[in-house]
Amino acid sequence: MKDQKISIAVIRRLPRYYRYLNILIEEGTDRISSAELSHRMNVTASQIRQDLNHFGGFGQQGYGYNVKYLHSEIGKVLGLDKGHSMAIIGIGNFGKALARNKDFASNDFYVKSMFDSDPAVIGREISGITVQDAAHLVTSLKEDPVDIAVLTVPKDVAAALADKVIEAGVKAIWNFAHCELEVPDNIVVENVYLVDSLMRLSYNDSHRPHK
Amino acid sequence: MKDQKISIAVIRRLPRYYRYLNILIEEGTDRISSAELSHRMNVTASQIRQDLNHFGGFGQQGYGYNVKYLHSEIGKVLGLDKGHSMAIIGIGNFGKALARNKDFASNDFYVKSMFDSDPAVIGREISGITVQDAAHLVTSLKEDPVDIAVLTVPKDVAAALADKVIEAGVKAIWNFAHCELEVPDNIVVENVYLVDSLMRLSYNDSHRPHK
DNA sequence: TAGATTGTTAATCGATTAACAATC
DNA sequence: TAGATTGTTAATCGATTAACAATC
Repeated sequence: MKDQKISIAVIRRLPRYYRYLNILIEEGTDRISSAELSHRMNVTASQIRQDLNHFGGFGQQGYGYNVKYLHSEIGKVLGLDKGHSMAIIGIGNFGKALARNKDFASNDFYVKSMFDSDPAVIGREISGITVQDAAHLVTSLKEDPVDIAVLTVPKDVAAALADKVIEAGVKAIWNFAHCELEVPDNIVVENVYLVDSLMRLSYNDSHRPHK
Repeated sequence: MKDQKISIAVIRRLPRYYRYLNILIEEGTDRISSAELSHRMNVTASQIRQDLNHFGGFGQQGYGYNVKYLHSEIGKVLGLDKGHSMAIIGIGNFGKALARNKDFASNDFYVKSMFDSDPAVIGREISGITVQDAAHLVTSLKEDPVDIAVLTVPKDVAAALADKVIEAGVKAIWNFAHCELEVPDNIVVENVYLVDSLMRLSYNDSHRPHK
């Protein structure tokens, strides 16, 4: 696929549009103007039209946007029109929670395999999937590849495991370890830094108005 | 506390500075210049100096920054110099994972109470804390207040529970439900939308260079 | 003191908003 | 057709970067 140069700010807003359009579908709304949507989402109508036009003219003058069509088009832009298989690396509290989560499946992200290095965990079955020995990570992922590796491991082993999944051919990493991974150009990483999130909450809490 | 008008972009970068300074402390580095740090963090030295000067002159001309001092000052800015008590609302997979997580405690965020509405869960003990009946949420939190309410509940009940914790006097909400909460001006909310994160990963994966 | 590096002002760049012509 | 609303260009605003005087 081509056209890079779309700013990160635009991309960050896409899932939010997608979410609001989903709500509109559930409400049974067929069409919406950028003005109405902007009112609902608390952004400017200009921003909505600018954002959407990075990806194509999804609206119609005098009419607005067809909700279902726009939802589906944004879904395609986000790559949600095809399923994504995931391997969870590290079956601790978070790994388990992600494995059991139902929200991801509804967007066609499904867990295909799970790995851990703890003998007490290897062989256990979670959500119908048997946890494999992380020692066989590379060979196993080469045999049975996944789209996404989910790293839910302590930060001191995250870099080494990232290298291994890349060796096995994984191109996308969802990193929950509290460290930054160095990866080749053609590998994408999305970090979930919960501690950072908590710190922002702490900041906003201590700088809350009239405190 | 005063001085608002500090941009959200700056605040988002603070935890990252904090993290890097922590690494430098572990490495035993005493001082660092904005140029060195910028090189390490892959940002401009200008940005670092601008960001830090929003909060005070933490450096010294000709010398740079004292790593420990800067770390501690950013900690204060983030409000990490005081402990934060948390109540976890919703003891599902995620609630449990957060309750058992050790990373938060190391930054002085500790779980004080837990609530659920499922009779099978109420009364159970997790990490030494007994899960209380969510029916008593408001009275219990009024008696034994917390700084932060962690919402790990399905999205259809999140809004109602947010109202309840606000009624009980909670001022800060860490929201894991996949919906946007409407709260009064003086309440702060930090959202963790894992599905959005996964969608960004999906976007970047499908628009990966030379795919 | 001379050298280094900050704090801060000025210049640039990019993102957001406003305006309006195109068009359904 | 007339009215509405988009797609898109132009104007504004804010954030990032560069430059440099202040100073340790």
